[in-house]
Amino acid sequence: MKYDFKTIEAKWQKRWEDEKSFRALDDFSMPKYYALVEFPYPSGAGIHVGHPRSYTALDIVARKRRMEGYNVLYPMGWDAFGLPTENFAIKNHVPPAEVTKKNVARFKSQLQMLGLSFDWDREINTTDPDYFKWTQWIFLKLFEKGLAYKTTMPVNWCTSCKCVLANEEVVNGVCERCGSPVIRKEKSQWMLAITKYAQRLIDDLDKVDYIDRVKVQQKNWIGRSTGAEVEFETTEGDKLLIYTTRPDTLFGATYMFMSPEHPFIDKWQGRLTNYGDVVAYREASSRKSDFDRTELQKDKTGVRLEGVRAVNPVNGREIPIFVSDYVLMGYGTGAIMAVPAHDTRDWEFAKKFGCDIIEVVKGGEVEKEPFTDCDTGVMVNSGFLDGMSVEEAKKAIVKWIEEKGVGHSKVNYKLRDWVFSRQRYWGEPIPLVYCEKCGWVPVPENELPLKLPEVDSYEPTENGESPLAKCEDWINTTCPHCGGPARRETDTMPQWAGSSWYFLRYMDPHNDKALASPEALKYWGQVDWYNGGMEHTTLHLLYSRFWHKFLYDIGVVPNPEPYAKRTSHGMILGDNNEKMSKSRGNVVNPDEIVDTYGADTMRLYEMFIGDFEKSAPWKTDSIKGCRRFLERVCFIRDSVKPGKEYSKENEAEMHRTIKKVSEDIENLKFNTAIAALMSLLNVFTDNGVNEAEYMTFLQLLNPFAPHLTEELAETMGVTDTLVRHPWPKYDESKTVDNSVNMAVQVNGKLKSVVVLPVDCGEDEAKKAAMADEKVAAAIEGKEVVKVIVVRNKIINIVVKG
RNA sequence: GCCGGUGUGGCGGAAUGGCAGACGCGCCUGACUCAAAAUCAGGUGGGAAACCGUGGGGGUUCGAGUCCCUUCACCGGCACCA
Repeated sequence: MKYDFKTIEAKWQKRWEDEKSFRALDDFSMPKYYALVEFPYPSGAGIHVGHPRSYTALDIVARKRRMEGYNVLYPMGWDAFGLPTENFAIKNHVPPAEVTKKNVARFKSQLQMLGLSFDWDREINTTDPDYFKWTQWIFLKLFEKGLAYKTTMPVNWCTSCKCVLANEEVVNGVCERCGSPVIRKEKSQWMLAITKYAQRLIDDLDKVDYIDRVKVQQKNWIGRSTGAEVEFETTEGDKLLIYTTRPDTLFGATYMFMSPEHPFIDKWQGRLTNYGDVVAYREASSRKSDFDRTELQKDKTGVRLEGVRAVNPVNGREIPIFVSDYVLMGYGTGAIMAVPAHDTRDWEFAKKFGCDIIEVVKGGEVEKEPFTDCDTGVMVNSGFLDGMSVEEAKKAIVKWIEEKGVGHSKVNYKLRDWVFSRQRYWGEPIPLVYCEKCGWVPVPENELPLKLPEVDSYEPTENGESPLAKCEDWINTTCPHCGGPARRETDTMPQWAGSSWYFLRYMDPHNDKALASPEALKYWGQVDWYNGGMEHTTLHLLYSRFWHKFLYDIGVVPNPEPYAKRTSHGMILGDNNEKMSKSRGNVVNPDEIVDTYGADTMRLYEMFIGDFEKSAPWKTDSIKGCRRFLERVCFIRDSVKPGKEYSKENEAEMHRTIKKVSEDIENLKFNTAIAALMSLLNVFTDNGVNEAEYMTFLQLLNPFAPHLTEELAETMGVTDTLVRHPWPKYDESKTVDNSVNMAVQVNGKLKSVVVLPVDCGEDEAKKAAMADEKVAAAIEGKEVVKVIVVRNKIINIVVKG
């Protein structure tokens, strides 16, 4: 049969659509399976060959699960709020909603051309008011529970987007999206208290099956550390609270640091003889961007406070206090003790400013260099701690400070609360109004969704306000509480809002009473398998776990964790091994690939390109191999022989391949699953193939190349689709042949191969090995010390002399 | 600096401690063709061979790409986090 992929693909895509083959059923008595891929941001550029890697992988899983009898939910939607659309709208003077509509249509047709088995009846769009009504509803719940609050603080400000950024959106001091420098700016912002969930976000990683690197990255990001807070008296009488992870080294603290923003500095203004210097230093450091701060990390700067000193609580020693901008006001208490003997930064600073260095853990030469790798050392110069191990000293000192009332043990996290407002138009309006009398008041639930007003200009304002700030008609409203005049919040939510709960909406996408019905939430439960990019690990993935835990706490969802299993795919690179980008000129257009080779070939190549979890360069030349394979699958159709059972010569290979393909799909080894199918086809070419074998082969290949296999199955007399035909089964006992090639080694080096009956005895194997010509030559004149026989694998003859 | 990961033919990549290089690309030879492409058949780590080969050096083992130590290179995450 000739392979006319265009006709075949159009025919089956239409049939699947007409028959709604991939619809998730509302039959809650069936076993369910929820497979999920990250929904895309519909950009103007259309899809990229990277998108189908993830989509095809879980499409294969979803298709296999349907054949295994599950009610499968495999949905798709659009994460459509965001800056690129807004920027396009500004530049071309078109409403963002229109741009979004166009981009979505393009994306959808591109995904449909790949034959992905999404349930399009459940398509969602985060910019749809019927959708973001519920995003706003969740925000109001967060507000109601005190987890959304407005505060003025220094925030990350992207100089190009003219917008604040969350910590997670700042990468190496620049904007994650546009690469422009990020500066600190004092602004009043809505915040979400994700830090309240820090410990649970760490602990519950034990309850889920995520690939390790995801767990590690999330733990790194949350950054839990344990230590103690300790109060140091000062000569001013104020108690200076510090945080340390090494309370055991308290006797070695010979000076202290405060952050330039520490409130005590102004409080001590009258006593500081060099107050002017200190203020000048503070101003200089506030002008530094985050990028500058990290760039300058080698050269520690600081100013000594003249006129106030601190007292080390363990020994009453008076020690100097410095101000330095490497101490962050936002972490710990904004003040630290310096133990120069055992910390590199403190040591360098002590040398520069002439502070004392006192060794408190034995083992290094602290005058020459800091001794930091000292977890296994013994305490010295530390009064009652002397002679203890570091571990013992930590416990003893914490007990001591707690008894004395000068401190307590303390856990800290690097995770910051989530800056949740954006000075942008194309996002969900924050549904709150400000009333002079009542303060911040939520928009009543029955007034949701709070829609975006139509405006003439989407430009952000120079003074850092949202474009909505210009919409006086929209802003001015009445207070839902007292009925007096009030003004709406003009900032919008960040891009990450809509994606923080979208997987719940798929469960019941048209519900207008709730974000989803309790029955649907209970039935679909957790996402069984979620695949997506590593770049979302500390953004979307973390945020959505947080929202989900909150929804669990208020009784909306029945599970504390949204995703039971998380995997991640590698990036597809250009054929020069660099990231695909327009400027590098190495972008591959999926439309052209599908047009030239067909969707099935495209899908197959996406999966065959390499290890799914690693990045791989796209080689358009290599696609031919996948195309040829499908042509040969077609070609061999005409020589299929009758036969309702597997033939003797192919039986073992059939069972082995079913096993291999079944297992490889579960383990993200799509490349080797395809290789196994290619090998089986090679066996068919050599041995011939019968109906039973060919049908099993089509069934196994179907999740990878659904259009062609449907077409060929039809020629075999199948009248329905393969979508719910049972997945082939294998019999472990039939995966072995009755004879086996055993390698024969002499002293671990391969000399020959002998053919023996499967499971043959040791003596027989030894005899056969010794009888082999090449083996005999290799051991001639030597003493055989012993012979190791590994059943069905190898015979190793150990000789001496 | 701390924490992960990866190094295998010309290329993408396979190998529960047991025949290294499956499968595919590319390449070579042959068939078909006036010829080329496509297709089909065969071959393809290096070496004439003995043998040598999984970044380098040690080790454990009858046997190491795989385990341990050490070292180099590249990639990723975190990072004045006290």
